[in-house]
Amino acid sequence: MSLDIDSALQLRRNQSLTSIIRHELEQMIERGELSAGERLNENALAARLGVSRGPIREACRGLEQSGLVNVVVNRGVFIRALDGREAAELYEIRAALYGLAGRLLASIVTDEQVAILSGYVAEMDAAMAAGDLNSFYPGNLRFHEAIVEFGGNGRLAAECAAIHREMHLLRRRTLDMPGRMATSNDEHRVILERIAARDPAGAGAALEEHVLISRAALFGPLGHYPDA
Amino acid sequence: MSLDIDSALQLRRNQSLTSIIRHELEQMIERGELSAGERLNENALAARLGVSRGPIREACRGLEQSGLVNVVVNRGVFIRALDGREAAELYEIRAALYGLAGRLLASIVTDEQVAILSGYVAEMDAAMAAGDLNSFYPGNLRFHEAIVEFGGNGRLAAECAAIHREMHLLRRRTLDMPGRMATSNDEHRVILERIAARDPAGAGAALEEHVLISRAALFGPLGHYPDA
DNA sequence: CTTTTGCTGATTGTCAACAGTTTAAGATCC
DNA sequence: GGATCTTAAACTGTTGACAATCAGCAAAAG
Repeated sequence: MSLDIDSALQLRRNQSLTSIIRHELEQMIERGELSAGERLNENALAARLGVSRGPIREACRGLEQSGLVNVVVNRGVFIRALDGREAAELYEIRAALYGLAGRLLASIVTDEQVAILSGYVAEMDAAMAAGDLNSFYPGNLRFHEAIVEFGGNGRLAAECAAIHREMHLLRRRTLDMPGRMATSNDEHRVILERIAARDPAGAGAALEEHVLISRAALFGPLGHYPDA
Repeated sequence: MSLDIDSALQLRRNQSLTSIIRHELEQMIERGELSAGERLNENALAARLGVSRGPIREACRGLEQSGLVNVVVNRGVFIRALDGREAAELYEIRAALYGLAGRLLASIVTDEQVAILSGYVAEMDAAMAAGDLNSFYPGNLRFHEAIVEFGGNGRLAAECAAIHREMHLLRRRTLDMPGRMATSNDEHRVILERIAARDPAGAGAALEEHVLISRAALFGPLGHYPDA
């Protein structure tokens, strides 16, 4: 029972109003309740959350630094809008980081971890067979998260998570299009294969390509940037 | 002359006290005036800078998100201390990002850019010949900055700059050891060569290796992490 | 002598109010 | 009718004050 108390205290310890609000805003952005370009009204937010403007402002300065909002002096904070060029740049970086993750993981992966990853792929297969995009997405997410987690570079994992959060700022919300489910999972299978084979270069290349293909799919067959 | 006024207004426009203070603190960390683990006293800082605690706190929340400080509830903000493991992780990420920068640049580099990079290498050669570490360092910095800038991915450049700032949190301050000057510039020459040859894969690999060698040099011949 | 308990000063977390700027509506002029 | 100036409301930037919490020290208990 002391575990509950401990964890509760631990939570209370690291959570000021500022951090709670920042987390809440992050989730609102992730859920799409705050759309790109929208302005945050400090007074309204303060009233709605039952706190004063101080913690709100501090939370916003944190969000600014992590790229989720823009702050314009004397005008307010705006949910950042990712244009095509910025999204393309982000995908490029993401590809490089996933390539690194793949190389790292393939050189230290355990059999248990391979089994877990394999389970995610199976989940996605099932979702695909059922044509259920809503259950495909979380499997996809956990597959990618697990790869960077298992890679052992904690900072890399944090960086990938931050980039993923930032991707939600893209106006075109379909991060993975329905039509790509099948081919995407084929790519997952190749990635898994090469990780299981302890082939760092191969796994890295497969992951890198996987991300770059997503980017191409997002930007359409022509590959040009929208509104850039 | 309107340029002066404009730029002054532009500065005033985008600069609240918060952003000025954040920038000031970043520079203090970079100059080593604030050493790792040290605690920031809000009252003292506010008094010294002639402002109230509000902007100071907002600036610190920004620094927290960019990883330069740790904030502990009810105890204050502490200059973050990078232990060996975290530094190693950061070098790994940095290597991957520079690899990407090299591949990007080699595929789009202009002759003028090659000339500029070549100039930096020459500067470093001169500094090396004079045994002047103090003039080697800025050349080195500009060489690396230029590579990511010329690569055309603005976000990548920002990310590399952020990582570079964060590296200053390492307790062992010699980011590039004197003994490495000669071999380091040899590596620079190889990098430049491959960029000039429009060889993306080669340039990327050379840059990646360059960073990983720096990491190895920092951690000593044994390659183990200090205090990790 | 060691440990615990209860203060005291200092410091952080939060709030409410004031000052300056922006925005937008209304009035005025062409 | 449309454009421009005026003015007031709304909002952000900043400040100072108050409440809550923490570190350190002294006194008391074992």
